[in-house]
This record gives sequence, structure tokens and C-alpha cells, in this order.
Amino acid sequence: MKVACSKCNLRELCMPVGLSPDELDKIDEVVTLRRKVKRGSALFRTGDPFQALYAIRSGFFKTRIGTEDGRDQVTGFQMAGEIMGLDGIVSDHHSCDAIALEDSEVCVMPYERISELSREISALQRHVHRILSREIVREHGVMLLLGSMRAEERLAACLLNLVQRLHARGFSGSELRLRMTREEIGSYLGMKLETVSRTFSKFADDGILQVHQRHLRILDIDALQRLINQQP
Amino acid sequence: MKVACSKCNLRELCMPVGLSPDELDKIDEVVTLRRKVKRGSALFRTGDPFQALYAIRSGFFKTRIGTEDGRDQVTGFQMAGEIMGLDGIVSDHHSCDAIALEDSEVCVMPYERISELSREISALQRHVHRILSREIVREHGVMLLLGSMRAEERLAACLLNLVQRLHARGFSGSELRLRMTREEIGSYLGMKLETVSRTFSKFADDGILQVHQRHLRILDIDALQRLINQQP
DNA sequence: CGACACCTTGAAGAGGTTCAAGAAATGTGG
DNA sequence: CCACATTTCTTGAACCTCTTCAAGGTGTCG
Repeated sequence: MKVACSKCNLRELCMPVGLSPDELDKIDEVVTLRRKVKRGSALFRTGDPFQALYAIRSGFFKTRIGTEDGRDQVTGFQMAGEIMGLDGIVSDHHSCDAIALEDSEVCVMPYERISELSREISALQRHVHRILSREIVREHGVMLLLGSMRAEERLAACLLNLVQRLHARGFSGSELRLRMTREEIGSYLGMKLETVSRTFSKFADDGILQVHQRHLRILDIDALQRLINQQP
Repeated sequence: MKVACSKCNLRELCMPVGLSPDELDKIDEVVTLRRKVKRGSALFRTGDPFQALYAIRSGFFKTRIGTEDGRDQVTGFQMAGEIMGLDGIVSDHHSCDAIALEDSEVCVMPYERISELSREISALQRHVHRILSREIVREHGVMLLLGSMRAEERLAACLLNLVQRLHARGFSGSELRLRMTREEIGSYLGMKLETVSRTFSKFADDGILQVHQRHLRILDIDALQRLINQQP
């Protein structure tokens, strides 16, 4: 039932590499339990006490922040092997919602345990730092996207990013099934759902993409790449 | 010449609180040297090998990322007591530029030393995690700003944020001297310098702000606050 | 004092939003 | 398994915000 990290096929995504057998044994104690999250429900919500980081074992999530006045911003989409909950460290409370976009399962890694172990295993310490830093760099990229790109470029960048991450997990490098709505994509990319839909249609007209609802087939990946590498 | 961290008046901004005298002694070894950075020059640049984190002792910085096609996004403005360089941890190379906007001085904290010490001092370990997490949460806020706010709201949010951070450092809560150009503000906020200028003028017309070049006086801070708390 | 960078303002234009209506897919309950 | 309700997606047309282009003003530094 519970698969040890040391035997998990996602280990290279979540855990440091190059550990000694001794260290590998200890690492197995990081994950205390698994938790299933139904599509549409929350792994954690803004304000929840922070206790653990979560590695996605299977499924797909969005994270989002909201404001009192009802504004809503999707801050990212997360897939297998990625870590959620980093936002909670600073204040001991989560500052965003993590919502499953399909039935999912996560590995619960109590923060206290991670902290203790990374004082013993410097490779783990380094790994935790890297995960945090990687998220900062990822968000820099989103800021570039939101701050300086136009609608077509944003969507192209988002699709390329998704397909590349899926490809790294053994899925097709040209075909994907979106787990999110046009509205969620729009929220992430700072545009309205109608604009997302129109841009999909334009890509289809241009022969870059085949769009059937949430099934996408990328016909011309170079064209997508060119879109984001060219100044308007 | 070199002021020990334990005696630095910015200690509460950079360093963990509640350390034992013994731990305080060790903390002093984190900062190996100070480095002056002239206005306009870089503390580090994209591609530079990552070796240290930097705490701002005095001055003001911007961080920015660029792309091959000449796009440019300011990812943040940093002031005394704030930490830079976190982006470099993940890949051992910096992924943004840190540029001084006025003559500045930073405390160099070699990453190796921080890592070693935070294995010994769990308060330091926790502190490093918090700093990284805080940056992630800050960037979530910027994503909300860029993804869902309009020009006036963005500028209002930016000004409130700046003045609040300055206030926390003992400066006025209503008056400030900008260290950056309209273009840099615009890059940060995802708008053109003309729009920044126009929005300043509008705020002045509305009696919210006095604007004389880079000297700003906030006349109605509640009005600014209301601007960002109201849906369009 | 002159050169340069920075800022302001106007007018025209483009890109994206809003509002609206209908189509397609998905889920629900009988 | 089908009928119906609901959610999601697409598309059109009018509108609005911000950008672009342009010109002139202001401040700063050698």
C-alpha cells in the first residue's frame, strides 16, 4: 500500500539523487502517509496551519490566491513529482489554495521531519533549498510572461511549458489533455477566458494546433517557440 | 570597519531572533565581507556562478530578468535588510541581474557557510527557509498584481508596498523619494513608462498624491488602499 | 552652459475586455 | 440508458484601456 520513497518511480523528481544506502533508508521516513484528494477539493486552503510539504504522487493541481474583493489568481499548475506547500513555511499558515483538478494522491512530508533530516543529510538540505529556489525562478518566468508578453505569446509559453513537463514524465511531447478550464488558464495567464478560447482558435486556424475541447495536438512546435522568442 | 551581525542595527531584518549568546557568536561568521556596489552597476548578473547570498546593508537595488529577444522584466526592488541571490541556489548560477539603483553596500554571506551553520543552528535553518518562502509569497502577490489589476491599481499597490517597507525601516509613512525611473516602475508593473507617468498625474489631479519628479508625498493613503480593494 | 537622460502630455491606434447568444460537452436523476 | 440541467466553450460586435508615436519640458551632471 505505502510505497517507500527509495522504491518510488518518481523519486528522481522529488528526492535528491546520489544518496548512500544509509541515507536512502532515512529518506523513507520523510513520507509519513499518503492522502487522496478528490477532483475539485482542496489539499489545503489559505489560512490553514502549515504542517507539511506535499509531493504529488498522481494527479494534477492548481494553486491560487484570492483577495477579499473576490479577485482570484491562479499561481501555477502542478503535476506528478512536484512539491506543494512551500508558501506556508514563512508564516506557519498557507497563503494559497491547492485544488485538485483531477482525482489525485499526494505524499505528506511533515515539515518538522524534513527539517530534522536535512540537518543530518546535507544532500537533503541542499535539495530542499533547490526546490524553494526553483519555485522562485519559476515565478520569475511567470512575471516575465505576465509583465511583457501578449496574449498569443502567453498561451504559447504556457502550452510549451505544460507539454515539456509532461514529456519529462514520459507522456507525448506533442499531445496533451488539459485538466483545467479556459477560465483557469486565463486566470493564470492574466487574460479572460474568451481571449484564451479565441487564441486557441487562432492557433488552430494557423495550423499550429488541433483543438478539440481539452484535447490538444501540437502540429508545429517550432511556430509556438518562435512566437515567444520574437519581439512584437 | 566590519560590523558584526550581532551588533548590526539591521539584524532583526536579516537574521533570526532569539538566538543564544553562543549561537550569536557563530552567526557573526556568516558574513565574511562587505561589498560596495556603485549606482548603476551589478552585484551579480545572469549566468554568474552562485556563491553567496547578499544582505543589503545600505542602498537600493532592482532585480531583473531578460530574454534573448531583448525583453526585460524587473522582478523586484530591494532595500536595506533584504536578501538577494536566492535565485542562484537551484542551478549554481544566477538567473537574474541585481543592479544598484543608488550607491549601496551589501553583506556577503557565502552559501556554503550558511548551509553548514544551519545544520548546527536550527533557528538559522528555519530562518533560511522562511526567507525563501517569503520570497515565493511575495511573488504570488506580484502575480496577482500583474494578472488581475489595472494600471491605477498596480501603481497604487506598488506605492503602498514601497512606503510600508520604508516605514518599517524608520522612514516616513507618507513621503518617499523613488530610486527608480518611470520605465523601471513600468517594467515591474507590466506597463509602459507613459502609462506610469499618466497615472501619477491622475493621482495628483485626484488629490491622492503630490508628485515632483521622484519626490512623492501621499496625501490620501486610504484612497490608495481603496483603489486596490475594489473590483472594477 | 550644453548635452543627455528622464518625464509629461496629446492624439491615434491596437489588443483585449465586456456583453450576449448559442453550441457542445458533462453530469444528474429518474 | 435517456432526458434534462449545468457547466464549459466558441464566436460576434461594441467598447475601453493601455500602447504607440510624437513633441516638448524638466532636471542633472560634466
